[in-house]
Amino acid sequence: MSDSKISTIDEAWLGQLQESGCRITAPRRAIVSILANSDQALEAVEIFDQSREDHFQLGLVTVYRTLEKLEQLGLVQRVHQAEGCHLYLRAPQGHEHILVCKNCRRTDYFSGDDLTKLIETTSQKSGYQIEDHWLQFIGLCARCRKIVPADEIPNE
Amino acid sequence: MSDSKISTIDEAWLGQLQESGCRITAPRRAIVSILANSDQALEAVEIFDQSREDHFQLGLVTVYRTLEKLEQLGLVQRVHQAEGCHLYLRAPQGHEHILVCKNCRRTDYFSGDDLTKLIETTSQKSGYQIEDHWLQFIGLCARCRKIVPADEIPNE
DNA sequence: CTATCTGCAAACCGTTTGCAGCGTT
DNA sequence: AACGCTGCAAACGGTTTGCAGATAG
Repeated sequence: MSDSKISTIDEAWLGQLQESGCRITAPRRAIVSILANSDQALEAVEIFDQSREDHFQLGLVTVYRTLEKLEQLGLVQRVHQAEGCHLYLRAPQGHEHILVCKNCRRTDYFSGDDLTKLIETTSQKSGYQIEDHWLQFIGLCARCRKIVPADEIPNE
Repeated sequence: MSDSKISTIDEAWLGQLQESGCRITAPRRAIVSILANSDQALEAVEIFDQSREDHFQLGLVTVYRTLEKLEQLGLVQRVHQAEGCHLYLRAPQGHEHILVCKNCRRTDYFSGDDLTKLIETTSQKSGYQIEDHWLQFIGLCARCRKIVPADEIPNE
C-alpha cells in the first residue's frame, strides 16, 4: 500500500539542503519525504503528526525550522486562503501556478504563461516595477465536486 | 491638505453596513473612513492607531470586529504576502486585481480580463470547478523605485 | 425599549526563541 | 572536534471570546 521507496524529489530536496550548508538528519528526511510527495497542502501540525508516525520523538519546532529552510530554498511555499495562510505546499515550478481544492486541499499545478504579457502591460500603465506575482485558483477538484454540493462543504 | 470632507465611498460602505443589519456608530465611522480612503494596505493596529486620533477611546477589538463585517460584505480584503497576511485593503471591484508596493504598501488596482479564459481552460484541463481566483502583483511603485534600490528596502 | 455595539481583560493558537545536550560531517 | 541540529519549555504577537455596561434605532 504505502510505498517505502524514496522518490527522486526527496533526494533532490535533501541535496539542495545539503548544498546550502544544512545537515541531513532523520527528522528532516521524514519532513521532506512528506512534503515532497504530498498531493495536498498541509498544516505544520499535520506534517508534524504524519512525521511522528515514523519518528515519534519529533518536535513541532523542528517542523517549523525545516519549513523555513525549504521556503528559503524556494522548494516549499504557503497557500493563502480567505480563512488563513497556514498551509504549506511543494512550490510550483517555472511558470506554474497552484490550483487548490477547498474541500480536500488536493493541489494541482497549471501553467498560465499569459501572465508575462499582463505583467508587462500593468507595469507600464502603473509605473510599478513588478517583482513578484501571485496567482492561485480555488475550487473543488473533480472528486469532490461529485460528492459534495458546492455549498455545504465539510472541512476535513 | 488632508481633506475633512466625507467621501462617497464612506457613505456607500456605511449604507451597506446598515442594510445588513448593523448599526452606525462613531467607532465604525472612523474605521470605515480610514479604510475606504486609504491608498495603502494597513495592519489592524495601524487602523487602530489612526482611528484613535479622532476617537481616542477606541479598542483594538472593535477594529477587528468591524473588519470582519466589512470582509463579509466584500468591501475589504486581506493582502497576502510572503511575510504574512496581516494587511487589510479596500477590495478590488469587478475584474480588478491588486498591485502592492512592498516598500510603502501603496496599492493600485489593475484589470486583467484575460483571466476568464485562463480559468476556463484550466477548469477543463484539470476537472476542477474553479470558484475563486486570487491574483496579486507585488513590486515597487513609481515613487519608491526612484528612491530605493530594489535590494535594500527599509520597512516603514 | 431592545438588540446591537463597546471596551476591558483574559484566553487562544500558530509560530518563534533560549537553552543545554546530541548527531552529522 | 566543531558546528549545526534537536526537543523542551516558555515567550510572543496577532486575533478571538466573555462579559457587563453603553447606545443606536
